[in-house]
Amino acid sequence: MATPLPPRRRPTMVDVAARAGVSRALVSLVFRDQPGASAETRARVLAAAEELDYRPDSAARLLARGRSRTLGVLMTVREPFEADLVEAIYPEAERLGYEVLLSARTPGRDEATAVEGLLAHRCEAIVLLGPDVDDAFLAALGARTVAVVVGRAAPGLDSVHSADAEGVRQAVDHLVGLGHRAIVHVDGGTGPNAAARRTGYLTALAARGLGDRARVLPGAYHEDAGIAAAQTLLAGPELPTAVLAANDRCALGLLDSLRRNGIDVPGQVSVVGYNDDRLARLSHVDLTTVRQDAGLLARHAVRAAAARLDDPDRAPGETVLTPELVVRGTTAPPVRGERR
Amino acid sequence: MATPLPPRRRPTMVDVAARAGVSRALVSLVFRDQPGASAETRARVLAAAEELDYRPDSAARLLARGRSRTLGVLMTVREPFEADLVEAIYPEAERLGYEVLLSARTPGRDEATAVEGLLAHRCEAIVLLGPDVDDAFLAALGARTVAVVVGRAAPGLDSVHSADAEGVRQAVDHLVGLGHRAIVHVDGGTGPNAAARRTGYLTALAARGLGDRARVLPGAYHEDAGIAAAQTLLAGPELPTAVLAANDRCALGLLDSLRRNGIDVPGQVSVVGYNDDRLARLSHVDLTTVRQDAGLLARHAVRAAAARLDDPDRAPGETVLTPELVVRGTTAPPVRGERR
DNA sequence: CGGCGCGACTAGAGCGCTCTAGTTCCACGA
DNA sequence: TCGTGGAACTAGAGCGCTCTAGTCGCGCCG
Repeated sequence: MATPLPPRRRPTMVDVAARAGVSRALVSLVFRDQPGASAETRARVLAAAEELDYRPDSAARLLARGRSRTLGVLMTVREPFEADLVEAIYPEAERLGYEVLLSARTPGRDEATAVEGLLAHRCEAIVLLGPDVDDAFLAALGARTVAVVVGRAAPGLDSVHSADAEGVRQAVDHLVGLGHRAIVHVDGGTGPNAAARRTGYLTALAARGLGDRARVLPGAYHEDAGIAAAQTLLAGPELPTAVLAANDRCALGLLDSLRRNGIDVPGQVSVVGYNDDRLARLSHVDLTTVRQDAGLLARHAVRAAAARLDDPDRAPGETVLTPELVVRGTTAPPVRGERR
Repeated sequence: MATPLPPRRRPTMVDVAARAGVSRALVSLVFRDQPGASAETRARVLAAAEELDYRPDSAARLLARGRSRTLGVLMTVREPFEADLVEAIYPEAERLGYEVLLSARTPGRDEATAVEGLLAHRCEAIVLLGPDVDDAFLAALGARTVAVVVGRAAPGLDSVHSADAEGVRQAVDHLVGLGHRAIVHVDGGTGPNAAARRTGYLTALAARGLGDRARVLPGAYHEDAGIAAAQTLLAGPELPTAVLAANDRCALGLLDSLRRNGIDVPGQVSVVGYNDDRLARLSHVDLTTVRQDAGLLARHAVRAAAARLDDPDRAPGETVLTPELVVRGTTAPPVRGERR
């Protein structure tokens, strides 16, 4: 139907070889930066390639060498924290000599489809961002290829995530230190890590002798959950003086909803998020939050994948990074000595 | 160094063929859904493939057939509007029988690098999202491959974008219709389309006899520009009653900054964005904005790429879609008959 | 009963690379 | 004078597919 090849054929190694007056193999050497070509030949080959606007075809290259040296990254397009991760994956992958292929999970395209696409392109390992994938799927994937999960624990696979309970503890300690006693947690519902954060919250409160003041509001990892939680709080008899949200997006919804209803943050209510994504850092948001260092997570993930690829027998490991509270503008001491 | 092949070799067509007791070619037929295999053979092949967990290697496939049927998409990871576009590109590409490869431009990875990656993977066409690419680059790219630009005009290339002047006109008309006279425009600076929107604003005001009331504040396509603009306005002698922001992100910064300073939106100041990205639609933002239909833009872009690929001699075309004002909660009539 | 067309299937030549195993050529030392 | 070793380069066999040009058998027609 259509012309099988574009009018001006893409140049190949043969063309370059012919133009430079050498063999195909030599061109290959030059392009792989291997020893075995004299400086002037090398220059001649490069010049010829330049003139022809030649660039190696990675499909062929991939086919010919055993390894593709390609990492597949499964992501969503909406999550700011994942964007931070992606940005950090590229340089680390490059450093280790890997290419990166991105595949997005969208409402109409599930993780299985996205992963098939990556695997068909011979990705040697898959890095799964954002923990919204189910366990069975992960297990199956892990059996088929090298997979690294970022953002949550994944039994049997390599995973890189941060210590949620510790992060939450820091947040709680910060709030308690400021004088807060009525600290509500809007949780992540059934979302991944939500249980860990919830438990962390309860434990931290108990440790501060505030176990009986614990109050968990059902939530989720997105803005709407924050909004809903704000409605619940506003409808209640008395506002807490501080709220610990499931993540930054949830905190954002909460923040906006509170302010819209005339509540001063942090004057009347302090708000703490979780993740420290780009949005939280924006000057107009200026959210106090628990930082999960995206760069560090990404680097560890890429390294885990590479290490696993170099040594397939390596036992899968869980890397747990310590999160760190970042105090910004949404937390302050409570208004005044609260009643009771 | 490392084992060149993973312990359990990935199965190939030969394995499937052997197991099904047919030739390699027949397996190929079956997997390409071509006629020439009987129903039972087809079933047998599929069963064998299933048992072996075989899946075709797209590198080899790509190499063997002339065309890769792959579309490369150049994106950023941060722009919500681009996320909307990506989500819409997948289904349309699939419908037309194309695979999609994503490549991100990040602070540390310029568009040239991102595009090289895509091209090396034999993408037949590149769809460039977000117009943040320079003209010279586009021209060079257009000469090398099929390229479609989404979001702005690109002389000499296929492009799909919306009529900015028209969108701005609708916004202005809406505001004027509500009774606003003091309408400020925070522009997109030197950003793409900024000039068109600026001119559209001036023209629309003039058409309403408000030419002398025009006021353009220098801005950009991100939140910080909105914040800065808010500061400028707040520092001024009198607030305008309405602000037309360069895009939604800018509007968001503006919105937040105004509200933080105790300004009621839309009570005291109305705010209008541009794009209607996912963020604008969030219930806590509820921004009146000019919708660029991401789905439509994406579909047109993919179709343009496909059409171009089917007929390389097709002249590059500019598709201009009509944007549409979406009235939400950030616009209202001005407080009261303003002075003068 | 020979030929023909057709459905089912196969052989084998690429696609553009990589990589192993050479081959050439040229010092250089004994 | 003849190895000998190393640098520079080449031949050719794949990698896992696709696709063209078959072959084979079978029912059917004249």
